[in-house]
Amino acid sequence: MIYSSELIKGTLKTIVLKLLEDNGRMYGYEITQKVKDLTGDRIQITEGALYPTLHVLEEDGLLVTDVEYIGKRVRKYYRLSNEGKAKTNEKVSELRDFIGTIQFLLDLKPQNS
Amino acid sequence: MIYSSELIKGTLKTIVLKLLEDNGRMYGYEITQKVKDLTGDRIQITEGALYPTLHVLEEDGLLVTDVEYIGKRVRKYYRLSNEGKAKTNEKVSELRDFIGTIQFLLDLKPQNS
DNA sequence: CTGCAATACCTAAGTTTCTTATGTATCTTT
DNA sequence: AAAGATACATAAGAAACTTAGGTATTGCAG
Repeated sequence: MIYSSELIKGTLKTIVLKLLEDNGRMYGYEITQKVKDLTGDRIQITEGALYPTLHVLEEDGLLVTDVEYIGKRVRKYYRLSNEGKAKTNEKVSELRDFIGTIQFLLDLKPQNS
Repeated sequence: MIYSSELIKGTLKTIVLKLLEDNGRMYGYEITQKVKDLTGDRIQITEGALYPTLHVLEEDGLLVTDVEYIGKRVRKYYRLSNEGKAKTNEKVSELRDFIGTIQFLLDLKPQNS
């Protein structure tokens, strides 16, 4: 089962930031594969969603890049800036908190009106 | 603290369906207030987001409506159709599952490369 | 040794879905 | 009497995704 894409919306940035926090540095394609692996294929980040997101995070100063060549093939590594590290903590705790709230809503019992 | 709106995206439909499942029938304005109350103001569904969503769910056959008058003021009550009840179960369990996956990602420990 | 799949980057058009702003009207409270 | 709450609704714009491409290199199976 693959989650409907609308669920991923809104969590994509946070997931990317968290992965970079855990792994130090990663390149785009690696991120798509890592998420796929870690979630047993349930979350599949498309490249069309990921690359623009990475570019925005970089523009916002949260990520910095360095390029490496593997043979002739280019690899663009991303890692967190200091600002990005702070933002990651913010976003991760907001998401944790949000999840708690949603679980509360989902666990409510039917009201007998 | 109010959750950034991007987090709500993707969960709005499911939350609305779940509330209707619990409460039998509700009108739009009531839903916005209920969510606000239940979440201690942390999730605020705007009317600009809610009404179009309700209309879409109705068009999709998941909700049925009946109108009541409170004095001269109109109230449009929504409740789940049979199809809507099935869909609600689907969406709720998908969201529960998704939350589990996200929590797993958020709880991963940093990798010492 | 060739062709396909995987690796690796990227962008653009279109769609969905939300935000923001506005409109209308009634009811309640000060 | 005015302001805020209740209650519906829509429309323009923005954001963020999907889908569909494009380019190029590398590895592997037949």
